[in-house]
Amino acid sequence: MLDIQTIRQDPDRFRLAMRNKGYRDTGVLDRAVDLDSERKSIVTTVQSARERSNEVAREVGALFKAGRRDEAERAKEEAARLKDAIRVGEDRLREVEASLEAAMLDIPNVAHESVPVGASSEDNLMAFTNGVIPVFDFRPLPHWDLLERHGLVDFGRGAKVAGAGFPFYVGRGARLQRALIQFFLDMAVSAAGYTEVEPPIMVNADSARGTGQLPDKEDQMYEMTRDGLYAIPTAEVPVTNLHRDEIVAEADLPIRYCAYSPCFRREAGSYGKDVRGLNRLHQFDKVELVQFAHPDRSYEALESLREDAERLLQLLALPYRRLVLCTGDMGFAQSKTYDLEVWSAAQERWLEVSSVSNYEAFQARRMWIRYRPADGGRPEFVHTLNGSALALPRIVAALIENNQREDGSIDIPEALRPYTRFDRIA
RNA sequence: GGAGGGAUGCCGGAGUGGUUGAACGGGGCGGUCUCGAAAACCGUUGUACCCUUCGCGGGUACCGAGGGUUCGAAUCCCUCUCCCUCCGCCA
Repeated sequence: MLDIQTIRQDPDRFRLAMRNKGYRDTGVLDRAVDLDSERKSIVTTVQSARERSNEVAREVGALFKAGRRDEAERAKEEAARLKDAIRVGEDRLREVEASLEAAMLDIPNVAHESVPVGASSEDNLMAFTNGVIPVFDFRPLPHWDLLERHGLVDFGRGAKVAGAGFPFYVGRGARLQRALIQFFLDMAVSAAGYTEVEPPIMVNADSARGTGQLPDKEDQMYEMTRDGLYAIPTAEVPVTNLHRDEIVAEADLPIRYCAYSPCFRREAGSYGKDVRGLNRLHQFDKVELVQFAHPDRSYEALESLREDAERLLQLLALPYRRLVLCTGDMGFAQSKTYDLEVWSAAQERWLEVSSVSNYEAFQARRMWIRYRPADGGRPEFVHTLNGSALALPRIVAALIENNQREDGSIDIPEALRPYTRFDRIA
């Protein structure tokens, strides 16, 4: 959510920002500005009625005490009239505020000035490439063939038990998952100093709204209607909401958490696209990094978070590239997003394994997460950031495709061996 | 699932219808004192929104959430949420 005060001062700037993000219809901006001024005029009216009403109530009390019953009764009549006026005003105010809120929730975040303006993924900025793309003197197998050959993942039984996109990881496949999770968490905690949390994997509607899943991406979440809960699509949701409705001390910033969680995504509308093997699942594992940063230092935090994620790819010796998403390809709530993509040797394409974003105050304003300035001034909104470090399935896909040998065996990267306790899968 | 007890400011904790944004204590901040510190003493200490000649200022709301009673509610009534205790069930 953006600040209506700021929008009112310069609507054109926000109109342009919306268009850059690919929204043709910017009418919601004008609606918000109109509703805001209507809201203010109603508030003014209602408040002065209440002020008078408070006066009258005191008068009535005094008159009764003084035994002047007739005058008191007359004053009560005025009180009744005021009460009606207040009620009418409040009803109207409630409607206007609800409409304003709805409008504000529909306005996307503004992209940072360093973000390239563009219409689609074609216009993303390729910022950095690292590592060497492996060359084979045999035809490398796609990961789904390798997984099957070694019995690492059972897609068929997963489909029977839950549905397509809910695999069983088996034996060394399961062990590899656990090793990666442990490795990622250890790096975040020991090397980078994040505080580890294990979050709820279901959240209520307030939390889903706080990070921007609602109302924008409702179709992508599994919903437990009976209990009003949503299965989390990422640990970002519960972990960012951890400080919802709180005021933290400035000295505590940046606050940094890492969390492992399974993630659940309906992937509605993406059937038939990239669905083979581990490319796209309904349930997958991920370690997420979340930061709450001082507004003046959130872009430093973004770079450090990005580096924390990239370091893992380097340690796993996976060739990867870094993109700066253009305005048209980035999400509704983000100000700036880096995507990290690893090379998949058999599929011969780049797979997104991490998305690192600064949301500035967009989420914080929805969640009322503020900090108290050290000088004791009024509370200000923090900036929130998050990034995957990392999403497992595509890491596993790239890892086994890139590290396969002609005999079908798979080498485990050095850094991971202390966790897997095996060097290769043969 | 059943029975009972709670929810007040940064914290503890008063307050059962009329200037109570809220006693008292603690903490924090500022000051006096001190070479410095402690102690003591004095002062101060929430958030949001509206109006403003933007300067100080004025106002409204908020005592878990929402509704109701009343001229007037932290205080009475209803609903909900959360927490605690006991019983049941259970990983």
